[in-house]
Amino acid sequence: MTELPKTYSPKDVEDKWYSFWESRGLFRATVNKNKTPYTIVIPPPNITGILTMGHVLNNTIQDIFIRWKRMQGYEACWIPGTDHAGIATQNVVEKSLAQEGLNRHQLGREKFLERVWEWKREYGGTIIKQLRKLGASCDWERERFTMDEGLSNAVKEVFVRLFDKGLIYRGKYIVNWCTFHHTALSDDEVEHTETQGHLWHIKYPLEGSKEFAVVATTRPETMLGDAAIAVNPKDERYKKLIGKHAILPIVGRKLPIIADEYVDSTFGTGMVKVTPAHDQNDFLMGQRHNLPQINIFNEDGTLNESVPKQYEGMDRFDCRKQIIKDLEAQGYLLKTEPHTYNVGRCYRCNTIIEPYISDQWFVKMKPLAIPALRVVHEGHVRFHPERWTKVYEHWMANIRDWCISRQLWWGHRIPVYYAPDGTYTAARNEDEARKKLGLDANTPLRQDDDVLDTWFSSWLWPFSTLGWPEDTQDLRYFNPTDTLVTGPDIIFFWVARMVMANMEFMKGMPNAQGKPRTKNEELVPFRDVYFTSIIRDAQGRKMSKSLGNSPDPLDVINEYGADALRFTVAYLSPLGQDVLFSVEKCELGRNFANKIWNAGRFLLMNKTEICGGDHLALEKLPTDHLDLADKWILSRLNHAVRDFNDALNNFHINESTKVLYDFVWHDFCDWYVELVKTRLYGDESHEVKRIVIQRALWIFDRALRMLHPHMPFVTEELWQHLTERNGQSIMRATFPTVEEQWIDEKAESEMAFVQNVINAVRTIRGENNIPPATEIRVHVRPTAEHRELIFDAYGKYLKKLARVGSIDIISPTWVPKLAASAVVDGAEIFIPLEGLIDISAERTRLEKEIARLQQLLESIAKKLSNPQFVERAPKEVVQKEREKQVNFQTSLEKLKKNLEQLAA
RNA sequence: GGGUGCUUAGCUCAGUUGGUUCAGAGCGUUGCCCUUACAAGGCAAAGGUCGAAGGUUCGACUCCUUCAGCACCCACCA
Repeated sequence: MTELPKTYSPKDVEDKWYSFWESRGLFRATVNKNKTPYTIVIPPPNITGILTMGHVLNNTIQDIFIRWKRMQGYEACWIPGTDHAGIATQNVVEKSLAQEGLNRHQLGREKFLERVWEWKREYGGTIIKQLRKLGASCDWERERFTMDEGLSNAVKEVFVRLFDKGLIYRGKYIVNWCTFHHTALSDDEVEHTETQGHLWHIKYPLEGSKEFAVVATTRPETMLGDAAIAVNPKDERYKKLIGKHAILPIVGRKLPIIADEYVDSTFGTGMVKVTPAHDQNDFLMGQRHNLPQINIFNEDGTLNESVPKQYEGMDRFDCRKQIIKDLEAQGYLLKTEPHTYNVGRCYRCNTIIEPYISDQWFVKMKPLAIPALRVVHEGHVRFHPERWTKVYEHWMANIRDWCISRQLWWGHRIPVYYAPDGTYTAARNEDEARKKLGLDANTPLRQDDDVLDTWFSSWLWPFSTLGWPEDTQDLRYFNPTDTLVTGPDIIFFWVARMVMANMEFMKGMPNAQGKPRTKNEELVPFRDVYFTSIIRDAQGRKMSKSLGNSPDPLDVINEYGADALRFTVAYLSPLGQDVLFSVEKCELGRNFANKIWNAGRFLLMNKTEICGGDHLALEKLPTDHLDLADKWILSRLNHAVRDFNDALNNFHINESTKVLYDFVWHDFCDWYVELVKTRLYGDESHEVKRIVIQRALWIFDRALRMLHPHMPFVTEELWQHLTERNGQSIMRATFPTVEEQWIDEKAESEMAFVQNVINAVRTIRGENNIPPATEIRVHVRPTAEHRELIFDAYGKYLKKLARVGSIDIISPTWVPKLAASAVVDGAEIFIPLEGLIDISAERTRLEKEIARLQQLLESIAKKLSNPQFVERAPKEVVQKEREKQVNFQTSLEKLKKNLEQLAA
């Protein structure tokens, strides 16, 4: 075996191991009755997407869970896939068409869709390939696409069932219209941004009077579609006007003055122009009062033929300017004031949304929401952090119908068929449609032109990917899935709807036992939802393409390594907080990977040295010749395993990284390896050395296993080097379990004492600038409790770790002349080195320590002299305070004496 | 208008059931070291009293109230 390089080089190993895992089918998950399933469905990224830092975080966390559970013996199944992303994808392809001087209408629907599929084949897999670079252990054979045949069937099936149940309906409604995409959007797809605009006050002449009605508006161009003026029925000022008419300026149309509770008499003039075709609230008012809906726009936001000629064909915002000019010229504009209001914009293209009346398809949500609300309330689906439960419940309780039709071409075409006479039905195919409509086989049918909202396929993801509506073994075994890892920004779009869909469509499907599902806990799509942090840049801004502040994860992987990136983002991600990320932060992960690497390198070198080419069996812990360091590290290891599992069980990902970091770096590398050296380089027999290195390897092996879910590549590479397992992978090694017999509080406290003594000596050395090359002599006066510990075996630790030449145990009365000193758990340490010690620095140090102890003692005294405390606080707490008091007091006295000695 | 989260060392942030050797980490800073795993390293040091004001409690960074600042979500008044 060749020697490992001094620095870990991720590039040289990552691809090698990924293909090793993949080619050996180690990511595969199959129905296995002997194992408990653990399932995650990936939030399917858009096929247009490339890997972002958000994906990195999200998928790293999923992979951590999957690898951890897999090693724990679960049948861990991670289902990957992509989303067809209607608007986004159509956009991309239309843009590339535009470069050829074409648009989709010139191409026609069929040709255009061919182009999209072509594009998908060529570029659609990018993100999936990139996930491999990250180390994601998805079961790639299960990869799905939301427009796969199977998933398309599921979509149709769901649509038809909901339609037949009366939960899908068609209606002329006012919707959020994107004038760029020429499509309706659901309410959730509209983003509101606060905008500085104006409030224009316009005079509408009253019929048969010299008076005016004054209305205020932020969108004056919509007056062309006004159908009425409304006032509040309780408003005394305007009561007499109700039922009269006003004249719409410029147009000259007669507008009735109506009364409606909706009007807030305290806002503006208390009079509202009513535009039923172009305002959500006016639309509702219009329905209540039977007002005409005057649509003044074309689909692209230009003015249509229903407006006076001079405005026809104008863009809506040009028209606004012109209207204002004209109103002013004709004396109708009373005043203009600045006004801040919220403007809805398309979440894809940022175009200002126009409320617009059109024929759309809707899902009635209330009946679906009720069970979905209950199941979260009952705790069958748990959110982490928990606070999202409230957000979810609020949305569910106030749910509105879902506009599911989109005027696009790319997507699942709505499975509704129209007969020549205009009657229609939803069906899985034309034959079924004809049957349902009672038509003969030759009657031509027309399918609805619109496609479904992208989310209409994603909400089926946890079961459509497993074969639904077929009753498959996969579906029985892997659904309900276990953990969903996603961003809180799509809690409504996706998470909530998946709960509704699973509840509705898995009802009655066979469970793992083959019995029809009825219980809520077997109808949920997943049991836990982990909401990831939102990744921001170092300034706290969202990562975005336009800001150019989003690092390319592949560059980061290239520079720092996938493990470094994974570990860093996991380390930075507390539950429920945003993460400020910058590339340089990956140094943390890179340095840690390198530290692990070098620990392995050290062990490997010594293994070769001591054991030659012998293969070491690492199945069993070698328990011969255990010393304090061994007992201590075994105890620490088992604590670490427990803490790690606790952290992940509670979804505290960052906590789990800290457990790893502390154990590996601070316990194992900083202390254990150094302690082991004292034996490897000491005068132990060869046999003992062999056992010592073997045991160190065994412990390191457990550490690697624990590290593997977070850092799969470096752990695999080292594992293969160190343990010579031909063809096996650490991926499928057993995850360490807590072995209570190794938890050893005594060893931990003894080791803590040794560490404290060493630290005390090191501090003195540091403070007095004693060069490392200078060996020093140390006198120790231990307490009875630690006498043996110091005297017996552990002098060797001090010698090596604090660079001590010799250690003398001194009698209770002996006082060194000129010495630095410290007190550790009552034990006194003296370093008598005339000429080496800076006396005034040493005095300062002692005085500081004395002051610290005095402060502690003061607060303890205050407590203990408080009768309330002594009476009411638990006995153990009081007892602990008393013990501390004694300890601090004796330490204090010793230090004082030493200080005096130094002064003399 | 309703809601949520945040405010802890120079910077970025941890701190899960209230008990001062738990006020921590990483980075940065300072000093000494290329000590035969690691300078992407080792050893040590300096820096915070935990946004403000009250309250509960024997005791609060940790619970409650109010306030201030920051961020976000939902609804939306023309």
